[in-house]
Amino acid sequence: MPPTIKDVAILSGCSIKTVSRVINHEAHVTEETRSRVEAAVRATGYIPNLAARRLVQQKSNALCILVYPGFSQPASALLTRLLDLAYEESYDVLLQTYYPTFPKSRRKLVELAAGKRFDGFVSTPPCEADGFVADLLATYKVPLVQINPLSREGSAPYLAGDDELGARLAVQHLLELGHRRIACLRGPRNLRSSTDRLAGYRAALAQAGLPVDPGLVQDSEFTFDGGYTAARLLVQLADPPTAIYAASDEAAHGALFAAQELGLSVPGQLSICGHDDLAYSRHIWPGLTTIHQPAEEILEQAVRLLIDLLKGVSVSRTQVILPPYLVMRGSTGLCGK
Amino acid sequence: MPPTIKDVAILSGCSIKTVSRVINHEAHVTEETRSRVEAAVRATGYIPNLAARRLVQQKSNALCILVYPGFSQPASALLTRLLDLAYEESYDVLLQTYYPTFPKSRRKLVELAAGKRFDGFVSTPPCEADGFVADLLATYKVPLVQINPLSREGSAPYLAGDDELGARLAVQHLLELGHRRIACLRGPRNLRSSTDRLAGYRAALAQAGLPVDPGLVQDSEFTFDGGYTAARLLVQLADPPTAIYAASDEAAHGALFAAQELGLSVPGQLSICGHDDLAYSRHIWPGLTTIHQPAEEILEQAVRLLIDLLKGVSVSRTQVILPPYLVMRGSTGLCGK
DNA sequence: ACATCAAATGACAACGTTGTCAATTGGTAA
DNA sequence: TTACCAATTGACAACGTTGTCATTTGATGT
Repeated sequence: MPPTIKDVAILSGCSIKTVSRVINHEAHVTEETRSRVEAAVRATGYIPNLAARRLVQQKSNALCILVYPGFSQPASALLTRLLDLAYEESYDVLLQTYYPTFPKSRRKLVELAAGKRFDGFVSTPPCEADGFVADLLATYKVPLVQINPLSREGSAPYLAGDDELGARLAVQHLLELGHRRIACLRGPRNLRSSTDRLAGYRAALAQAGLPVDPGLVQDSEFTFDGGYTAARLLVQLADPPTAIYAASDEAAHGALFAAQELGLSVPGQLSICGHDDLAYSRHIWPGLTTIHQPAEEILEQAVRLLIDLLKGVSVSRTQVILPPYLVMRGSTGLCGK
Repeated sequence: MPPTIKDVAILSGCSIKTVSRVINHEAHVTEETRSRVEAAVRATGYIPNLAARRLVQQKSNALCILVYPGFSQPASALLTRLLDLAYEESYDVLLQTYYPTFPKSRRKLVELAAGKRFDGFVSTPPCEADGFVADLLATYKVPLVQINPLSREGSAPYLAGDDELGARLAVQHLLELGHRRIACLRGPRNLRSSTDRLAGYRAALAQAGLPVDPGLVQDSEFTFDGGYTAARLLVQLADPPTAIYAASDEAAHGALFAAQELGLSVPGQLSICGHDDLAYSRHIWPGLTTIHQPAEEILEQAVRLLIDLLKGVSVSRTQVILPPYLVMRGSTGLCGK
């Protein structure tokens, strides 16, 4: 049996309440008592029981992160950073899968919330906090910070990248290299980031006085296979594009694979620019030119914001949009034609 | 205030103990009482408080996963699967960073164990359960299942891939393609999987009656940069290898990048074979021939094993080694010379 | 009608902590 | 010396649940 606060109290010759005060660094304890208790804590090897503490305090010192079945590799890489931040602030991290259409999954989430199992909540893409989750958190008064939320309506705190600006930077880069026929691999129509990026593509062309050729805008998923399929269609057009802006790095990788498979030299015959700057985009050949989303910074600020909210610190801004920037690598070059 | 078991008891007109029995599906409750209680549960929207339950039961229904600072992208991809499995069995997953040399980090772990915050433990690479952790878990009688542990001594349960066999398959494949000068990018010397893979490389050569040229065995980390640097050295030798077996996919990616940067055609002038079969190894061009480690199967069996141990189910085998297999893609081909 | 027994139910303690508030202590000012 | 006050300390309840054990209930056998 592990030692309890009572054992420490007996050994140090004072009440359990005094021991509690020492442990929690409260005031009103003489230096002499404090050191006696601390000695007893060391002697017994006492560690507070978190379940008991949680029961009486009605909070858990844990953050919950929603994870969808389609939890992507890029998103999971962010976890490391998030864990470190939570660790620094002494919060635990509870990872929870969520299947929106599955009653058992919803019930589980309700159980966790009702059981005060976490006291802060982060949703990361593609793990959107839907209406059900938002309501649940509101009911139990659990603060929520969203990362790249689908909707920016309302006053819910969020952090996001500037998708429209990022796309504009990408297309401007291609324009500066002399490209005029620039295709776009757009993402799913129901994603906000996807439509914003498409808007940026259009804005950059408009700014350069170029029309948008609908035949050069291809629907595709934010996946390798989506980019692969769409790129094969594009390069086999009668008047193919000389450059492709893919609205996600994963799709860009697919496009790059397709081009190489067909024997097209990149960037000699076709330039490809992505968006996201995944960790391994610099590892493929030729290195992928892309738009760096400040993912780590977003995440860091998100966790800090959440913790401030939990601590009741007043925060000036709860809705933050961070700027992306262009990373030039080998996959884009001067227009050959 | 959320409803408690007491509210349900009052509404249903019976004692809290009877409500408890209904909730936990215990025997000794008449059908009539049961349905009356269930109605009251629905009416109040009652959800058991997990902290209270945990306090009295002295267990948490959570699994803890150790995460090192160097938590790699490949490892994090496994999390999805692990979460799903835990979810199916109604276990929570607690992610915990661990900095072995950092006293605060150790203390935190002790706190979690002492606070009964988890009742099962999984270590995944590169998150080795070191002596400190193993002792801690033994003290608190928390079952531990290791994945690809550094040491296979003792009776601690583990699941692992057969590294030596995998490396042999890779090198045999290269031999069959006619290669005779086959280099090896070995991994860190302190990793078991690394030395096992080197042994497999040697065994395959020996079996073919070929000597091991020490100049062709390069030290490198299990990283992109490690593979990149080592490969550049190898191809600039007076008598360069015609094929490279990299003991990790990440290193293989680095080697592939180096080759393409130097204008060597792969597999025309140089064949490259990796080991691990990371998710994106099929996304780089040309697709990376590699050894598939049955990572998902290992993880699945590991979690099942742990849950069986927790439930007290008797398990036949607690130390399992699963076989890898070769995946042929575009990065290996017939020897040109 | 009575004794016996199993099933159903409930009263109460326990889990380990913190919050509330009263009691004690020691020192200072009148 | 006395009164007062602040600092220190501790007794006890509370958090919401489950385990233990005694009690009640109802049926069965004599």
